[in-house]
Formats: sequence, structure tokens, C-alpha cells
Amino acid sequence: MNYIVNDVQEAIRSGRLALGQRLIEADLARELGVSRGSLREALNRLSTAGLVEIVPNRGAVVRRLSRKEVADRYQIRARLEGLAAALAAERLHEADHRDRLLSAAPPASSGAPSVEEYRRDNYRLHETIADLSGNPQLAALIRQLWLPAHMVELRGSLDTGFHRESAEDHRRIVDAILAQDPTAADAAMRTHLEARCQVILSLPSRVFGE
Amino acid sequence: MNYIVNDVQEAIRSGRLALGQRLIEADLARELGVSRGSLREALNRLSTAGLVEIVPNRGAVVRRLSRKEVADRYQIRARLEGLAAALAAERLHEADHRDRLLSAAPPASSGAPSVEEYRRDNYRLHETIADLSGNPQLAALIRQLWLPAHMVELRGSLDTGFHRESAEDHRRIVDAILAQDPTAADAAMRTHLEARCQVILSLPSRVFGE
DNA sequence: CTGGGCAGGATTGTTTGACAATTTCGTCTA
DNA sequence: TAGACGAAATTGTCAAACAATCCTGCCCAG
Repeated sequence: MNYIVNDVQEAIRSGRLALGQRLIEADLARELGVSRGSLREALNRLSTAGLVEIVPNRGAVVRRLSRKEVADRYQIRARLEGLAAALAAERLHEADHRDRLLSAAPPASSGAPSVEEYRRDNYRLHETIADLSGNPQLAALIRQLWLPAHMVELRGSLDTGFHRESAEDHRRIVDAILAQDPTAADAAMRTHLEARCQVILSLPSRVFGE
Repeated sequence: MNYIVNDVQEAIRSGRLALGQRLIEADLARELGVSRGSLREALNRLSTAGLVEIVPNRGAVVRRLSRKEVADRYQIRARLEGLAAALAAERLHEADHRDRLLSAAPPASSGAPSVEEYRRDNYRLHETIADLSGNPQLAALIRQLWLPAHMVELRGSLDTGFHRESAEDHRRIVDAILAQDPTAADAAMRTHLEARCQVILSLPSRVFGE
């Protein structure tokens, strides 16, 4: 049943299901080759993940975040991921934590990474730090709040400057954790997210849903 | 369909469905007078709310938190509710915010409140502060993370000292928000939750699920 | 005895088909 | 032209069924 969730998610990511598009249960179920009931369960899950919004008696639409919603979400993420970074710093001494962090850290810049590469690496680092916090509920929340790119129509809106700055922030965060300095790690992560948020909010309103 | 969620929730609160009890879909559906499909959707929702845990192919059980899970959750709540308190302080000037806060604040201690009264007042204050933050996603998360008393078997385990200390914390938090001091509000809320967590963790392990 | 299969029952995961409730939309009327 | 009305589309819910999976007690070999 999880695979249905993934299918829908993938359909949204690939653009086959456009932002704001209404999802007709019968059609989508036939398309995916599952029953309407199963699709329904999947849509419910996606709605708690925020990818989709369900209006009673009117079905599900692919969600798009307004500018304020993006800002609000980053505000929450800053707190939560800051906590995760601090905890990761406190627990760096444990077993293979150092190795896991290093293997997820920015890979010594081998030229300019593609947008897709950046997205993957970026997610991997944040995810790893969340896991290293040793607080599974926190890690789950951070994943849940991760802003899928398709909730804001970012495609092509971010230049290489964005990625370079982001990579620098990431290095600072990793260094703070490696130095086992929780306060610095917290601060670095919060600064990072606040800065990323500012850049995204400065994009033209075309990319938001409002 | 929401009413099914409420029914199950109420059944758990009232103790009709015991902690750790396995929920057989067919039985529960018949009991509630709904179809198995609808019950399934409701259980899914409750699982994302954390009231119930769903193990694949093995069904749902009423959840009970271990000591570590309680600690982890309070750690998250401290950050999130601290943020909410800070934001509430920043936005106190808005329309009817001051009134709403005052009407949810501890009601000038009219004798010793009953446990149930304390629970209700306590929840109301935290909920109001979350709403006054002006960040709906944050408010929703805080509600989601609220630890329902039945997830830890607290009934009767907390003495009046607990409630008195809690009320004092609450006053400090409200004062900080009324003073429009975000930093103090944040700190007061975090201190409050950390202290409450310590008390709960000191309870005998009988009340936890481990 | 004791531990490893093994059948059968119980329960979940999913499908199909149906129908009532609700929303949506085009058309017709005042 | 605005609003009423009815038909079509869509969601919400149900019942019955069956395969997949888990659980349990029993039997057999060691």
C-alpha cells in the first residue's frame, strides 16, 4: 500500500500531476491499477504529509504552499533541525556516527553539481543529521516537514549562487557537529535555514500558490 | 468519518479500550456500527496522531509510550512550544490577543482544582498560546504532539504538588508573553516543559509501556 | 521431553460493485 | 440577467469476498 503513496508522490514530482490539479479518485485509481479504497488510504496519508489537500466532499488537490506557509514551515524546521544538529553534536562519539556524518557530508565539491544532485545531497545531509540526533520522533517530524520542491514551483528558479551558499552553510554545520559543539551546531543550522528561507521568499510570486 | 476518529479516541480515553490492547478491525467496526473500510481510514489517522500504532499485517494497538519516547517527545515540545510562546509575545499587540490569552490563563486559583479540571485548563492554555503564535502549522503540530494522558498511564500518579508547580510555571509564561518579551516567554515555556518532563520520568516504570 | 515443521484458524490487505449524499454544471424560466 | 431546477459527476460509505500473512496448537523426529 505504501507503493501507492510513492506512485502518487512520483507522479506529482514528475509533473504528471500538476500543482493545484484536482485528483479524481476513480480516474487516478484506474491509472495506477489499484482500487479506489486503497487509493483513498494513500491520499489520506499524503494529506497528513501535506503533499495533498483534502476538502470534504470535494476531493483531493495537489497542494501548493503560499508564501506565508513557506515562511511558517521554515520557522518550524529551523527550530527542529537546530535541535537535531545540537543532539547530533552531543552524540557524535557514539559508534559509527562520525563516519555516517562524513559520508553524507558535501562531497568535496567535484565541480558544479547539477540541480538534481544538489537536491539529493542536500536532503541526504539533513536526513542524516536528523537520524544522528537519536530521537526517532524528531527525525520523523523533520522528514514530514521537508518541503518537497513541488510544493513550491522552484524548478529552474534557483541559480548556482544558491547552491554554493548552501554548500558553505552545510560545511559550517558539519564542522560544528564534528567539533561536538551543540550550541554552534544549533546556531549554524538555524542560520542556514533562515537564509535559505529568505532566498526562496524573494522569488517571484509565480512559484507560490496564493 | 471524523466522528469515527472521535469515537475511537473517546473509547481510549474512557478506558474502554485499554492501553496496549490490540484492535481487531472486524470487532471494532461492528461495535461502532461502521464498515471495516471506514474504520481503517480512521485508524490510519489515529496512527499519524500517535494514539495508535499500526504494524503491517498485524493491525493496530493502543499505543503506550516508553520512558525514552516520553523524554524525546518533551524535548520536541519544548522547542516547538517555546517558539509558539515567543511568537505569541511578538504578536500580543494584535486585535484580541491579550483578551484571549487572559481568558485562557490560570483562573486565579479558586481552591485546589480537580485533576480533570487541571488537565483541561492546562491543555487550554497551551493550545491558546499555540494559536496566538499566528503559525497554523505550528499550532497543528503542537496539538499533534500533545501527549494524551492515556499514552502514559498517569491516572492518579500526580500529586497536588505537581499541579501547583505547574500553575506557577504557567503564570510565569503568561507574564512573559504579556510583557511582550519573546526571549523570556521562550525560556519560561522550555523550563516548564523540561521540569514537567523530569517529574513524569521519575514516576515508577509501571506507568510506561516498555 | 523438546524443538522443528505443519496445517488450520484468525486477521489484515485489497478488490469489486453498489448506493446514498453532496457538489457541480448546464439549462430553463421569471 | 439572476436565480431555480434537475441531471451528471464525484465523494462517502457499505457489504461481501478472497488472497496474503500471521498466529496457534499439534504432531513427529531426535
